[in-house]
Amino acid sequence: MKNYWLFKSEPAVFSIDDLDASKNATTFWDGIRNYQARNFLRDSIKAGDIVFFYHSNADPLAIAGYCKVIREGYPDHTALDKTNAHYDPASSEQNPIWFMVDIKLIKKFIKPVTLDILKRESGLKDMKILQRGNRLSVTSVSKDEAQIIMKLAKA
DNA sequence: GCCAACGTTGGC
DNA sequence: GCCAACGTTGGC
Repeated sequence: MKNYWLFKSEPAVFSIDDLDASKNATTFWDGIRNYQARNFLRDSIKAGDIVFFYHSNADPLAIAGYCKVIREGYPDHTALDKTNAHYDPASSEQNPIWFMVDIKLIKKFIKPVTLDILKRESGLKDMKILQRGNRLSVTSVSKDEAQIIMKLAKA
C-alpha cells in the first residue's frame, strides 16, 4: 500500500528547484539526525510512496510539490564523512545510525499550497506540520490529507 | 530578530 | 534515572 509523507527543507539549503535541477530530478535525502525521523526513513518509507516537499523558513511557507520514493532506506554516508556538516563520529560503516532515501520529483506545483491555505482547511487540522511546536522534518500524511493537498494544488 | 517548543547532553 | 542547561528549529 502506498503511503504519504512530508519532508521539510529550507530552500536556502535545498529547494524544490534544486531538486528539479538535479540529475534525473532525483536526490538522496541526507542529513536527517533525529531518531524519530530516522526510524521513518529506515523502516517505514517504501519505494513508490509519495513525499510532499515543504519549504520551511521561507517565503512563502508552502508545500512546493511532491516526489516519489525510488530507493528505500539505506545508510546516510554523510554521517561518515568528517568534512560533512552532518558528520557523526558515533556512526560507522558496520553500524550505521543514520539513514536516507532517494526521491524523484514528480510535480512542482504551479501554485504552492501555502501554510495559510493548509491552516484554513478543516480536513487538515490534524496534520503534523500544523501542530504547535512540531519540528519533526519527516512526518506521515494520511491518505485523506494527501487527497486534500492534491486538490488544493489544482485549485 | 525574537522566542516557544522541543530533543539532546551531561552532571549528579 | 532525573532534570537543568543548552542548542536547534521554524513560525512570527
